[in-house]
Amino acid sequence: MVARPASEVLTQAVDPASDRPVYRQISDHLRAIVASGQLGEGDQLPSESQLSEHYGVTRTTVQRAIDVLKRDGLVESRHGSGAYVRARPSVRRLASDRFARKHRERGKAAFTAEVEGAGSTPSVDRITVTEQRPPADVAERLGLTSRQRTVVRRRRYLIDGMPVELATSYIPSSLAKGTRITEPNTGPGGIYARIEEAGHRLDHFAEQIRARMPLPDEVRALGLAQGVPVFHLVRTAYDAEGQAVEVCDTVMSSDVYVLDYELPAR
Amino acid sequence: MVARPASEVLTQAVDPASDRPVYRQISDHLRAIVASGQLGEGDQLPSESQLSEHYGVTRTTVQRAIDVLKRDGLVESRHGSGAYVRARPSVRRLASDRFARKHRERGKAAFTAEVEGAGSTPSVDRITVTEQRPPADVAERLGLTSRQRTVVRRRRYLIDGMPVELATSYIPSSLAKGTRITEPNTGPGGIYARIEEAGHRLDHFAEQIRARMPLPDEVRALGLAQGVPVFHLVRTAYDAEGQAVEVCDTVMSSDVYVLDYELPAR
DNA sequence: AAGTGGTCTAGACCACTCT
DNA sequence: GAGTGGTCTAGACCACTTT
Repeated sequence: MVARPASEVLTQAVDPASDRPVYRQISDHLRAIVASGQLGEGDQLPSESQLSEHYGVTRTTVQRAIDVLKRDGLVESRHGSGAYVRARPSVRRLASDRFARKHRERGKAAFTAEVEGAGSTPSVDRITVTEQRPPADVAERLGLTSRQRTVVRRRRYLIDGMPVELATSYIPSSLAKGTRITEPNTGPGGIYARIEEAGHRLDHFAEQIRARMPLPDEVRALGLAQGVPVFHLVRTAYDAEGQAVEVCDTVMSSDVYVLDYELPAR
Repeated sequence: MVARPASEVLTQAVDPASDRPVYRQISDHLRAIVASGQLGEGDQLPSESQLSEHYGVTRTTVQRAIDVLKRDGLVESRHGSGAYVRARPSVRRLASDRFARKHRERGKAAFTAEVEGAGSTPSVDRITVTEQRPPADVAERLGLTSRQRTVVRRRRYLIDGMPVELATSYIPSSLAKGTRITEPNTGPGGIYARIEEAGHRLDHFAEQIRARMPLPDEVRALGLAQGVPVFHLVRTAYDAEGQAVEVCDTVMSSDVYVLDYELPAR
């Protein structure tokens, strides 16, 4: 079943006298084996005992070397089975026109329309709707005082059952009250359609992107492998009067997403 | 000098019988101490021996707990000195109009103009200019066959001496030849000014953003701390005829950068 | 049952920093 | 010189997967 026995890729030796620590030499070597294509996505690495014997070091040192590769997202190990070159899931391109009116008018929320278009099955779970005072940075973006309240909508997005994104939207209560924004199901076109029905014609969005390692909660909620950073994207929606009408705070697996933007040279 | 002795923050104990491994319990506890503000940026953690004694585990287990925090970019340790809550450098906002003509016409390259505007000192080093066949993905973006050559310009950007970004530009040789694009110093306004002088009026840019953990080379070149992912941004410049005229591949420390984009709702 | 990785102990020696 | 983290050994026991 395995075309090339994992043990066969081991060729180099380590130099205990080198400045570079032994576990680094081993991780560098394994990394080179992957980079050269001798081991490809999904292939199993030699076992820790094989590596330990080959390099003449203890299993602890081998584990340290493999930890480096896990930390960098190159390898993942399965308890009782082995360590494998991590296979990247197929990526989802997020176009910068994804909130254009032409898409919204089809009556589907942006996520649903896009994912179905790619032949996959979208779903949303863990929907909660509450009303509360927003965090300070959100209040500032919305131009609210710290006393004014917002409708807070949280949800998790999945593609073919795999969680890919956590999102939290904040809409000023004064705007959301009396609309379906306060209900779990916001109706056709999503909250942006409801905001426009409430008399706020959407004009533009500002997106702010950071990348960082996930918090333990995010690792659990998104089922992230080790060594996978997240995008932290905060989008503010503005109406034609220049008034901020929504802030959406999302955390996305960087494994699954590529963000695309188009900029005019003007 | 230290307002609160590091040892004073230790309150919890570990439960060896728990499902959650001891090193996880310790890292969770330390993480909570930081999140609660009991330890702030730059503060020193209790030493490994103090932690080892307090939790009743070996130093190896304590190190494992601290490794988790380093991996997540929360803590960094200094050999011979101690482990500290990592201080984030001030961020640089990258506006989506940074390549607008109005900026270009001031005669300064985008990076220089922006950083000086923020009161810092920009610099560029490790400039190399070569001519070679581009990687397949770049060739595709530029609409070149695999035989056609490009001028390849590499450089590293620094702010106040701190490296922040590695960039590689690919310009079709047919366009670059006979211009200052082939010289290390491209003259006022940078390569985009030279491209326009060569008769290609810039129309728009497409940017594609990924996030991932850095390669060992990138860690060295950017002086990255553990647990800091990078942005990998590929920008393609198009002229008024819709022809791609340049591809710029950049790797940026996610510690230093926030990417800002503005999208019309259309 | 055999093999795999996950966790932990109890040391050792070293390089580096601080004062 | 005392204290700090960095590396490594040589085990042990366990949970999980595979056949």
